[in-house]
Amino acid sequence: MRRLTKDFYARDALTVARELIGCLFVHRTGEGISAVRLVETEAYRGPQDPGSHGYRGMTERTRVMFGPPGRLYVYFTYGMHWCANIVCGGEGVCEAVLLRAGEPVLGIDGMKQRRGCASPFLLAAGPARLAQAVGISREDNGASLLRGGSLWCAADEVTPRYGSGEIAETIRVGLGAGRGDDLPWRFLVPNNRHTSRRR
DNA sequence: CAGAAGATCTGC
DNA sequence: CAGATCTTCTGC
Repeated sequence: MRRLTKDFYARDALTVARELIGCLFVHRTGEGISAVRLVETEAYRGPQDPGSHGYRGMTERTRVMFGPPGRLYVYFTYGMHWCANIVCGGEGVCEAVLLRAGEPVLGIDGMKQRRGCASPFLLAAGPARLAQAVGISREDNGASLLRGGSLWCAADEVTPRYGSGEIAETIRVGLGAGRGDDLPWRFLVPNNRHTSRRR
């Protein structure tokens, strides 16, 4: 298992979002290690993206997204949910990848506990579910995914099986009209049961 | 300073 | 399908 480095994240969010599919997202806490295999991501691209929180420039909330790549941008929404993004691009560039869904791999008992839910297909199928499953919230905003931290992404021998030209690209979820809702910046593993918005 | 919308999820 | 629930931003 190979921890992804700063060079990986220091590219545009579209590339990173695509290449994160099949990678592991890992969080080590006092309770143990939790990990999901990412099966769905979305790219958000700052000033060129009306759907991005950073579209109108830096604010207190979006400060982390304008900083160096390889950090976590965590935001709160709908009065009760936390969602996790990975900051991409160069320093000063507002780009990020929203972690939308994953397949539980490690620490599944802890995920069930945190989520208050038993079905493996509802543990991390959605950005707020994923964040809750791996124990991400306010205090993780700005945390580094780079060497030494307790939070990271990794590639392993299984990762390539999720990519290799079979990744689907669709429009993003949950954006209002005119807010970049027509851009194909969502990446997912087709027919994977752990993605969000299945039907 | 007030109002509205929000990168969502759950239960009815 | 509507309610939960509160932060952030915008406009007045």
